[in-house]
Amino acid sequence: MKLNTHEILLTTDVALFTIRQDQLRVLLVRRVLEPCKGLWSLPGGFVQEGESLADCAHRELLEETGVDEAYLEQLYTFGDPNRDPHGRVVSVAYFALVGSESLVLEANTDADAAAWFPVDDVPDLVFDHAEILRVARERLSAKAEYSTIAFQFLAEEFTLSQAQAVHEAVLGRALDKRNFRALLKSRGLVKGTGRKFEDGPHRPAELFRLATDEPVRIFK
Amino acid sequence: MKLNTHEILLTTDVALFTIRQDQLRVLLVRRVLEPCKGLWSLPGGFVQEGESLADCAHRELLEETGVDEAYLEQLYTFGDPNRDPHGRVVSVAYFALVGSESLVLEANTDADAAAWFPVDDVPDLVFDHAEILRVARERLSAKAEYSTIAFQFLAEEFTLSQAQAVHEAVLGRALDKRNFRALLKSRGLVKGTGRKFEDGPHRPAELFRLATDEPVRIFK
DNA sequence: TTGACATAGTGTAAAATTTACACTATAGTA
DNA sequence: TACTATAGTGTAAATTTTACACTATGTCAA
Repeated sequence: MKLNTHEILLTTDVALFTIRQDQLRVLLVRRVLEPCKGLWSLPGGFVQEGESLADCAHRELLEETGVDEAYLEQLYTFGDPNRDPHGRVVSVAYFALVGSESLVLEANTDADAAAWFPVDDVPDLVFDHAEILRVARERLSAKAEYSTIAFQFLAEEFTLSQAQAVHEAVLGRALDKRNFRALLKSRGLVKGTGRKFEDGPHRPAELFRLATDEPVRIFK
Repeated sequence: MKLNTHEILLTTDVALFTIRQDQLRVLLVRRVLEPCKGLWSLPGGFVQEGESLADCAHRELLEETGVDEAYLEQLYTFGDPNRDPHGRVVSVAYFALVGSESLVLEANTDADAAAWFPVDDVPDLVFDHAEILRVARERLSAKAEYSTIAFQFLAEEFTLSQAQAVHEAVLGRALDKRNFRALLKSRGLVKGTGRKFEDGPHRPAELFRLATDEPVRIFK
């Protein structure tokens, strides 16, 4: 943990999102390292020798949150000389998306060491992490308008109502059910499996999956 | 110029674009430093202590090409451990846009040290600079579809035909004159000055300018 | 068994946007 | 004054987007 003031240190920080209770949430961790120990921050850490940036982001996610499989995308690099008052640290920020089912989370971490916060109700964050989170939200909701990125929050098979709920949470606005479905159909984004999803005392919904293998498909 | 293999070095590289002869062109420089000396590359160099990333990109542009005022936007950070065979160098890439009038260029640099290449006809580049250039082109033409970014290639006052030519060069396809103008008008992107631009034996064109001060306005 | 409940699933008309397309206007110059 | 070169202008068709409400099908309880 060298903090030699004569070199530039490189970290990755990750805004990991999920949907819980139809809310877009971000995972925050309490810092265990001394600078600002105990404060909430995005998970992240120093890039190692021989490690790619994405590998680093992935590793930090696994180590700090127990999340292994997640959609990961580079966001922006934050390099203001004063962003970290303890030294010159440049952060390559990523954002990541996981479904609400892959939530081992509490297993790999201390009880109080990590938690999902609704993106609109987040505690004070260290350094410029609030800004990183802001940019990440912006990018995520922008991409949800013209790509299949938000389907990363869903399991491989999902109902159209689940898909709509996820998009509403990401976009922060209600969508019209028929228009939403018409768009998926006209763009050929999903295909029905014959199977049904039964939950509760009502008509079961058909299960769908993405029409292609690409994790994120751009349309429009 | 330390190449200590035990630390990660940070550089910025810049894809600087302009329009010349109705072609989108990128500025390349011959490397003067030893790794790959003499090969063509994007202008760039090491981030200094106390220098922000954008400042570094701007400084490198000025030092290596003489270009002072340019629209500058962060593109992506390239950090593959093997991207530079001489050491661990992470590059925060930027792209930049200048108008064809601000071309002091040859003044500040050696004759043969820098040149504008049509983006479709570029020599072999060092490291992953070809990839950086590819991503930069992609981002630029994507943004030209839904923002006023391409107006950065024009002087403060411009004719609508000039604006159209610049967009055609960036997008790589012909545009319809009436539709192009109707769009500018319906979005309220430009406003006419009363002035005329006379060039050659034909009807003079009215000069326009962007309707707002923001360098790049997102619409759609 | 049947009715109440909860969610799934479906179509159409109006409005807005995008596209395709061709002629007149105005300057310089021979 | 007529030829040339570019500037400038409108409309109809096609497409896309939006707004909107009822029927279908399952569970459960009376």
